[in-house]
Amino acid sequence: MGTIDKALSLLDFFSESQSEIGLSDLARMAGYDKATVLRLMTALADRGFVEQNVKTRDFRLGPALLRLAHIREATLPQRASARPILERMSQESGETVHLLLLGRNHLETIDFIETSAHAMRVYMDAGERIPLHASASGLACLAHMPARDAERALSGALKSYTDHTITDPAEILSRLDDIRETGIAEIDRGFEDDVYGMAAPVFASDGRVTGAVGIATPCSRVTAAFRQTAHAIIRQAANDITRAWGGVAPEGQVAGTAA
Amino acid sequence: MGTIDKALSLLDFFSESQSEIGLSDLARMAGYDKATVLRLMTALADRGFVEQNVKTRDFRLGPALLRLAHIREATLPQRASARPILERMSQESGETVHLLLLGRNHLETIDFIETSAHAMRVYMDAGERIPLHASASGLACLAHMPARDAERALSGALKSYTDHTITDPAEILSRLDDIRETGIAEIDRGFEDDVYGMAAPVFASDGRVTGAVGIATPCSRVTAAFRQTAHAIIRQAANDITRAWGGVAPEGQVAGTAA
DNA sequence: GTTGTTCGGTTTAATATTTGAACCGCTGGT
DNA sequence: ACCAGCGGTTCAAATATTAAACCGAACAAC
Repeated sequence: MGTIDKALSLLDFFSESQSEIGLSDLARMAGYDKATVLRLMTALADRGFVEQNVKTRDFRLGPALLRLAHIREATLPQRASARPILERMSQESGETVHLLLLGRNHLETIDFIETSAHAMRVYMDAGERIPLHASASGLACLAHMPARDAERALSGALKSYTDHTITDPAEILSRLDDIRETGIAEIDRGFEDDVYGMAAPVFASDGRVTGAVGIATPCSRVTAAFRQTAHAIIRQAANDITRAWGGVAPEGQVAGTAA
Repeated sequence: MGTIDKALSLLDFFSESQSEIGLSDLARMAGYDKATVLRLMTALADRGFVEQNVKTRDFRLGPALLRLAHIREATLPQRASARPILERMSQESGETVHLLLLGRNHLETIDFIETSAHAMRVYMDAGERIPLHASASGLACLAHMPARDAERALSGALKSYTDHTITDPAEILSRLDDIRETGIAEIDRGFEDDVYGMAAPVFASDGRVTGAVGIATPCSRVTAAFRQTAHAIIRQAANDITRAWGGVAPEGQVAGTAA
């Protein structure tokens, strides 16, 4: 594993629930020697990617991330342009909604809105990169990427997050046809217990899948009627976000027409 | 120069005016071999820090930055809590206002508001890290950090950005007493031609300077009356932001009392 | 007050990673 | 048709990184 990969992997340990981490803790979490972690974090700090609390010596994410994220959003306002659509989804569905972008082999949550309609709700912690095989958004992306890319993404050991996570590539691949046809991916407790996920793909201007938008709800609130309503909301949002981003759904695969 | 530093330095070439950069261009800009740059960018892409346009093969900043910036802001909402204060500054001053955080030896712009009162205005491109010696915000920080830290920050060759950039450390250090006394740093064309900058420091909870807030205006609009008005606006804003962030100005150094 | 544990941080011989010149096929401009 | 420059690959040589052992400090338990 390269040095850059090691260093950047350290940033993934930070989350909303764990915003400050000490040297020894981080070394344990990462599985590297303290000396190694200190050198990697010092390099990140020199460039503003992390900063160190002067008093407690704990590390936290740094201001360079704000600056670069600002540049990214200023030049490609995906989050801003999708936000009204997420707000509409949130109001219409009454559940937590989220928007993710597709990375090399994972998804990055770039925005989400927690429902305010229920006290018991699905909370998104953006700290984790989302796996493709264990999330509705991931399956939505797998279903609409070239078959070879999907197979490659499912090679290697797939992590089990709950007792319900499907980790057999053949089983996952067999579900992708149905997802393509309906335009909606659904996962029951694949990534987190008691959470039911539904998502649809968002496409780029060249017709490739670039992300997904979805709804996450406690299993107890999932009824047939709710699923039907949610499908329509998600499809509409996916189409609207694709259009807002200047994207185009690939031919023969317009999300939602099979409904 | 370490590998991590090399890789992260590549991200600094991206700006709002240059959001997509090809491999050869980036290699020239960075002064590294193309093979080196490709390897570094591939490592960054694998972690979502950059992504590569499928068609043009150009690189741009990636979604991981959005995710991590979101975590940072969710756990330490500096940008969000300062935004109303910046909006007030913008309205009261009629000029471009900006907010920066102090890194190891530079400043990161985390928010700014361009004036809408004038067609001819100072535009901030957040792409660059701001030097301490050549900016009003930088001088404001230098003036309020421990003297030893300031001297260390001014060691080494200081870059000249315009014909007016002061690069003699002794001259810069001699101006810091006055800045401490008035609470306001001012620079005339130190970083960019025709731009006059004024700024005041923002403090953290331990009394250390953590950033700065300022106004940037075309030199042609700088009058004695405007400067006086601007000083009051900046002082108020610096105090308000310090308070909003749970900070406290150090004893004997409350920004603005000397006015 | 004493003892033990764990913290952040340093050192450096051993080990691993990175580098970049030369090369390739492709593309666009002339 | 030709040429320049693109993105990308290769691998011997060069450079950087690693982590075990160690340190002083701080805190908790007794």
